[in-house]
Amino acid sequence: MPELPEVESLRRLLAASLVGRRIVAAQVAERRLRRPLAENLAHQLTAATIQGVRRRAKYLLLDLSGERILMVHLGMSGSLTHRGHEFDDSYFNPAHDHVRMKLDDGTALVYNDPRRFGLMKLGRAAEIESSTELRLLGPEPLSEHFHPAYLAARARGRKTAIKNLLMDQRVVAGVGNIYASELLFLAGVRPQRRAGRVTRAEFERIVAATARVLSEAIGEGGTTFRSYRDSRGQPGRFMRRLQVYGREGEPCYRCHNKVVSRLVGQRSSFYCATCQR
DNA sequence: AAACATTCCTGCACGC
DNA sequence: TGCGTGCAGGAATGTT
Repeated sequence: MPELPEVESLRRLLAASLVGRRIVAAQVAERRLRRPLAENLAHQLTAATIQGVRRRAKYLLLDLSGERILMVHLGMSGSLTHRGHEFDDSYFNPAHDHVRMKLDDGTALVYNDPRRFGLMKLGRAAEIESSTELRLLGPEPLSEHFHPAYLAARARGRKTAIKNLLMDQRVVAGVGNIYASELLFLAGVRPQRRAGRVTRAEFERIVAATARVLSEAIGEGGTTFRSYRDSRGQPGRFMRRLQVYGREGEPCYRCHNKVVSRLVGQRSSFYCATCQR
């Protein structure tokens, strides 16, 4: 579910509400996530102070006291919620509250993940920073390192579809299925175009469209297509701004022809065959 | 009830 | 042949 804009929106909320808080108790109800949680995770979390909340790609990084980091990935259906007064828990099924951290102000930080495709790992800061999960990631799409010449170089000679390339976290980190469709619509490029055949002018439009879509989505608190909720239990607001994702058969906002849906690399992809070449 | 916002692994094809 | 790389397909799972 969560792509870069959702995780970044979450990061901003959590940074405002968690920094300085101390974890006074932790409980692990279910260890079977994508990989089993460490047996001593609850113990390791207890008494830690949260000193910062950062993001890399779709990973959330909680800086803890003792030069440690709690790395969290939400997979398809995960959420990290800060529950206290004003928290809307109407969406959540407590059966999937896998990790619960009680904080020193009486609130709780809860990891909930129905499908359990997510990841949670605590370690020494240096080890997490150089872990296999983070080490191979490509540049952040909103950084200066993601530019047309870079993308063109990574695409050279590649036969895979441009949409697959953009969703390859080693090429650029944080773009997922929803925003890949959206940015390619803005760039006027069909998702199934072979990456090696995309022109320089198109790479320039793709890079610009990536920054625009992700920035706007962050500004709207991310997209809730199905189940994403932020740390307060609230959905994102970018859904109403989606141009093509989930709009199969509906009119393109630009030319009024029907938006089509095709499988590209096993993932549903939406585009306008008139506006995108 | 088919589809799903993600990642990881396997196996095959290809090229040097 | 042997090895590395690219690519497609599938699996993990619960919900709607």
